[in-house]
This record gives sequence, C-alpha cells and structure tokens, in this order.
Amino acid sequence: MKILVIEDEKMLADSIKSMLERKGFQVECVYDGESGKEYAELGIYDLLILDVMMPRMNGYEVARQVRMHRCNTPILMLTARSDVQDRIAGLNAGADYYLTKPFDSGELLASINALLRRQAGQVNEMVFGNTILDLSTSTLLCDGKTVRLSAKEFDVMRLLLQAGKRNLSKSAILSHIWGLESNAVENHVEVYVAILRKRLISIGSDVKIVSLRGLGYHLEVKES
Amino acid sequence: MKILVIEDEKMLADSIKSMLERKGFQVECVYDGESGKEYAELGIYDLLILDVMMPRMNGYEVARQVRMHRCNTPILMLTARSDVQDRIAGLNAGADYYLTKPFDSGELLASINALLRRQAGQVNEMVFGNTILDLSTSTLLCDGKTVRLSAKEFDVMRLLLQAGKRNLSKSAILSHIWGLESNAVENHVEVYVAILRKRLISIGSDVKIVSLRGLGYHLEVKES
DNA sequence: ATTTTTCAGCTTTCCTTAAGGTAAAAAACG
DNA sequence: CGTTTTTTACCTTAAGGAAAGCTGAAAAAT
Repeated sequence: MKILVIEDEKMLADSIKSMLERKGFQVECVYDGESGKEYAELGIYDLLILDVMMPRMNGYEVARQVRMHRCNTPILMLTARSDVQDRIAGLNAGADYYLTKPFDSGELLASINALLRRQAGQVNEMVFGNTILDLSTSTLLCDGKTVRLSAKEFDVMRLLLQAGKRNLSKSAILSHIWGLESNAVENHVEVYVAILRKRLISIGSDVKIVSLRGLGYHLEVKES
Repeated sequence: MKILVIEDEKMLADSIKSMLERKGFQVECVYDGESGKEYAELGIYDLLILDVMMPRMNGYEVARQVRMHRCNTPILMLTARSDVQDRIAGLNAGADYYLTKPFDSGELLASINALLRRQAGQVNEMVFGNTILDLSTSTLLCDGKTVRLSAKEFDVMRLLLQAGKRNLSKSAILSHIWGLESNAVENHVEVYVAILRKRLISIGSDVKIVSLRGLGYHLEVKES
C-alpha cells in the first residue's frame, strides 16, 4: 500500500509518515502542492493525503488537477478549519474524505482504513490484448493460465499497462517505482522487463514488451 | 466482547468505559460522531454505545451512516430527553435500544446484556469449502470433527472467512483485531495463521490460508 | 491452566548486483 | 560508398545478501 503525503509543514508530514510506516504502509512525502500534483499524477499511489493550505498551489487546486488527469486515487484532505464551506469546496474539487486539524493518529488511521476499504470493494484489473493483470492478487491471467508476480514485477507491469501503446522511458519507470532518491540504475528496469517477457510467454500471452533503443518501452499485441 | 463508546462528554465516556471494563468487556472510546462512525464501520465491535447530542455529527446521523455501510452491530443510544419523538427518530436511524440520561450502571449493564443476548440468539455460522465456523461456540467444524478456537484464533478466522478469496493485509488484520493503538506486530498475525493452519489440517478441512508475500492472506479451497 | 505475546532461528522468496553476451548505431577505413 | 571496427544500448543469467514469512518454545498475562 503506497501513500503520498502532500503537506508543507515538514514536521507534520514526517510524523504522519513515520506513524503510517509503523502500521505497514509505504509512505512518501512532498512539501508543496506543485510537486505534489506531479507525484500524484503518476497514478502509483493508493491514497493521497493532501493539506489544503499550501504555498504555490493549494490543496483544492491539486485535487482538481489530479482528477482532471483521470486519476482516481482516493484523496484524504487535511484542513485547519472545520468550516462547512471548506468541506464543500474540497468535495467539489474531488476529495473523498476530510479531516480537521488537529487530529490524532487513531482518527487518521481509521479514516484511511475506511477509504481503502471503500476502494477495495471495486473489482480491479487491467487488460491488454488477451491478457489481464489482476490488481488485487498481482497475478497475470491469460486463457486460464496464471502467474503470480512479485511486488516489483507487479509494479513494472502495472506501469507498462497504464502506458499501453505509449512509450515509457526507463528513467520514468525508475523514478515511479524506485523513487527519485533511490540509487537504482537502469539495469534494474532491464532485468524486470526480461522477467516479465518470460512470464508473458509462459502463459501464452500475445502481449509484447517492445523496446525502442534510447527511448524506452511500450506494449504491442503480437500479430498472428 | 468489544464495545465502542461514542460520547462527547469525555468524563461520562470514560466512566462508562471503566465500569464496563470491570465487567470484563473490552472498551474503546471516541469523542465525536464523525470519528465514531469511522471506528464503528470497521465492523469489529460487538456493540456501539452512542450519544445522540454531539458536535459535528449527531447520533442519528452516525447510526444512519453505519447502517448504510451494511454494518449490523447493535446500537445502544443515549439521549438526554425521554421524548417519544426522539426514540422514533433513533430507531428509524437504526438504533436497537434506548437509554435516557441519567441512567445508573445497573440499568446500562442490563440493557447491554439484553442486546448481546438478542444478537447471540441468531444462529450464526460462516462457511467456506467443506468447513464451518460456528460463531456462537467459536468452533471449527468439518465432517464431524471439531476444534474449539481461542478468542484471538476465532477473531482471525472470522476475519479471514469474511474476506474469503479477497486478500487481507496483515496490517488490516492487526488494526481490526488488536485495535489501532495497540503495539501488536505483524508476527502476531503470523503466529495465529500458523495455529489456524494446523487446526484446519487437524479436522481434515479443505480450506487453505494462502499467503501472498508482501500482500497478506486469503482463503482457497484445496484442489483434489 | 489456558491464552497471548515475545523471541530466536530457520526457510523461502525476492531484490540487487555484476558480468558476459547480443544487437544496433556510429565511426573509421579502404 | 560499402565494409569493418568501435561504441553504445540493451538482454540475459546467476549468485549473494536482504527481507518476509514460518515455527516451536519460553515468558508473560489472564
């Protein structure tokens, strides 16, 4: 479970992060709205925690733009005032839930659980060619055959499916999956692409991961 | 037996809590309707005690939303006035029982017992594969053979059965069974899963607890 | 006395690293 | 201009180490 915290008060952001990490979530923080929007639109998070009051770009604006980008990640908004007007504005902008500062950790956790549960009810899978990626079990399905993917394999596959025919550069894959401050190298991507190619063949999929030298990867459906 | 008290008068809430704890219940308190609703919807409580008059979200609204969430936990409402209109509103919202403030501890206990008894009267069991979990006796049944489960074993088993084929993360199991602010660790879940696996085998069940590395657990029926 | 928690050692799976191989583009050369 | 060499990008594989999960048994709590 990956959560993105967008909050300009660095101390609050970091305390949320460490609290959630103790509960087993994978958490990243960014400290202003604009980069928050960039990260959020990667579509790799299961939940956004978003402060309303921020410099450069406020929370409403972030939510609005993220939604405009056809990104349905649930959004939990943090606001200082418990004003009804605020709530309405936030919900109109695309937020799914509200929490008024100050809140305690239990309250936050309960809200997160509620949001993720609501989300989990939705059957979730991605399709390309004759092949399905089951998001709830990280399994590739094709014509009765199945393969279970490891966490990283799954991340890469999901990203490729999301891009579909559009090209995806290695550095993009790196930053989305390994994060910006990791010291992962492009060979990591190559390794996982190789693994995924084998897995696709093993279940008789007609999906090909095509590489364009110097550009990156994209998906195609095999002819014949 | 887990009870959730939703009551904004902190002193009253805490005195209810300590009184019930002396009687052997496990009690948690929250002090406003909104977070009360979130906690209640976790579905991990056997009873909700709910004040009507509260800031932000009143008791009726909480009850209504909890019910809308397909959560059938019995609700005991506390109200200041003994107005008939009040009672009707509460019952329409989904409450099961009413108590007018002030009440004495004996009255409260009697009401709780009545509610829990009524609940227990319903024959209740869960089924998966060839195996039955009898909710009233915490017993696993399979083809004539039986095992009695301890409280925690039962809680985990019930949660797994509730999820069925859907995946359940360890942190979800932790927060549902050990509560949000406990310092339980994931190994607890592992220990109980190991115990349950043994128990299932001991009665010849065809139910398997499958673990997906990094994701959690789900149930499957053994082939052959 | 039973249940729950803690803990340590063990097994399994996964992630990373690194090295050698292949294919494609660029450069050098005749 | 065509061929060969060099360079660069990409693929594949295997091994070591890290992380996640399992389990039995002792300690603590009830």
